[in-house]
Amino acid sequence: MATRPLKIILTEDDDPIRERLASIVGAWSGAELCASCSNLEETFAAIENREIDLLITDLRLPDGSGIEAIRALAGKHPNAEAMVISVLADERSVLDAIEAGASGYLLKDADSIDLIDAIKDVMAGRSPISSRIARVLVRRLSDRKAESGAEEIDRPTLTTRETDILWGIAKGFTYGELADKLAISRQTVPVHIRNIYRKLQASNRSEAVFEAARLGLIKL
Amino acid sequence: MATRPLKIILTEDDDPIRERLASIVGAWSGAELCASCSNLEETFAAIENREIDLLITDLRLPDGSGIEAIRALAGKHPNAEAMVISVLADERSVLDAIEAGASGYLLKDADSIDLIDAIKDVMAGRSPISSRIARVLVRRLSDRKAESGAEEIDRPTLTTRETDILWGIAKGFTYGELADKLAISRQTVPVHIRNIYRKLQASNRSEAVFEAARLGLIKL
DNA sequence: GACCAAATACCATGAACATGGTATGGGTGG
DNA sequence: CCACCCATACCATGTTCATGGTATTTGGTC
Repeated sequence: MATRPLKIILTEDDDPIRERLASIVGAWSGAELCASCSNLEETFAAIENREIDLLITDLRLPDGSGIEAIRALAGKHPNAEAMVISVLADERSVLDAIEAGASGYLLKDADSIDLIDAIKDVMAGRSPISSRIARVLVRRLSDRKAESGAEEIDRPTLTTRETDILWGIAKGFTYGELADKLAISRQTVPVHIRNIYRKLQASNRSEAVFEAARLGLIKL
Repeated sequence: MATRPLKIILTEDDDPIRERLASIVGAWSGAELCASCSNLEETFAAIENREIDLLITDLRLPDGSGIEAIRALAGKHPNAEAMVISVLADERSVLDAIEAGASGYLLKDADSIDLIDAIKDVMAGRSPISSRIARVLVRRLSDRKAESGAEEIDRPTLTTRETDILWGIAKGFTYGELADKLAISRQTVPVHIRNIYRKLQASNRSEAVFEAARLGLIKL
């Protein structure tokens, strides 16, 4: 990291704030401010033209969202990092920014942002995130787990043979083909299938496949 | 929050560290240190007996994981908060802690943890999280989005009638039942089914259901 | 602990019967 | 032209019933 200055793009539509951030970055010897943009258009141009290590961007811009800038950056410079500095703290903005590829997210109201520390963090593979923003991520992840854990469906247990057969009928094999593949008699196949029906409370092949898919017994 | 002191449980097996943290909390007028525990057993007892606002816990304890303490807290005091202070930064530990209900997660190696700030943060509904830990959450969320957005499959178009029929065979209806439900002739049903087979490149009911489920044409 | 019988679960088979799949026709309306 | 509808008929396939073999587990006795 200390080998060469970090090439940084800064995007922020509010002039005083942008100049303040720019002066902080400019005063640091570890960084080189490639572009200081006040809207999306300038940012796109900066992304197209230069080698970039880091994009620091606001979200609400006069001609669109900073998230689009992050997406453009990810497309053009996959190894570059992106960090958001915004007043927005709603779930939609935060999650969309993360999805687009942002690794850091600082709230503007944070008292005296330590920008250089944040830049060092994000370039070292960490994620500087304001505690209010982090709560959005935490809630999202704990909710996810909660809901996926809430589906307490007691799925019936199928024997290995039954699983083989089930996979076969999902693939559309006939009794004969199935018997061939499993090296058993053509007459044995239906017996397993019958047991499958009982366990899945189905009464024919298609219903069994449907239930199996619903219960996650076969991978689609 | 300023009305009454926060009732806090502190769990940390390393004596010097625990005493240092305890002294920090003790020196703050806004908190009351209800219990200072060095293992899981003591923590469980403290959770059972008292009113609690916040649990601050290490993860690696001599008799188990602090995550179990968090789960116990969530069961007994649903409105209480939990915060982790640990050296562990692996994905498993972090996500399990979040899932269990932790709202904050500080790395022990953080230079001079500002514990009081972190406590204020977590009790104000924010999530104080070290940047290295935050990266785990960010990666998790962006990966999720990436994989769910990657499914770009061009699924065939079914007519309304065909969709009806498809749903019917997934439910295991026979030709006759299907004809009855849709008020059409029993002989017409196979025609639609045949068209479905063509579009889905299937050759029988079960394979059609399987393909339809895989393509997301029927909701499980 | 060693032994054996009963119970259980899984796998297998053949024959009789019901259903599904396919190939023919053709007809209506947008 | 396409989506939808109806009809007849043949044959392959799926479904059910009745039955037996094998391995593992259970529980009791010596």
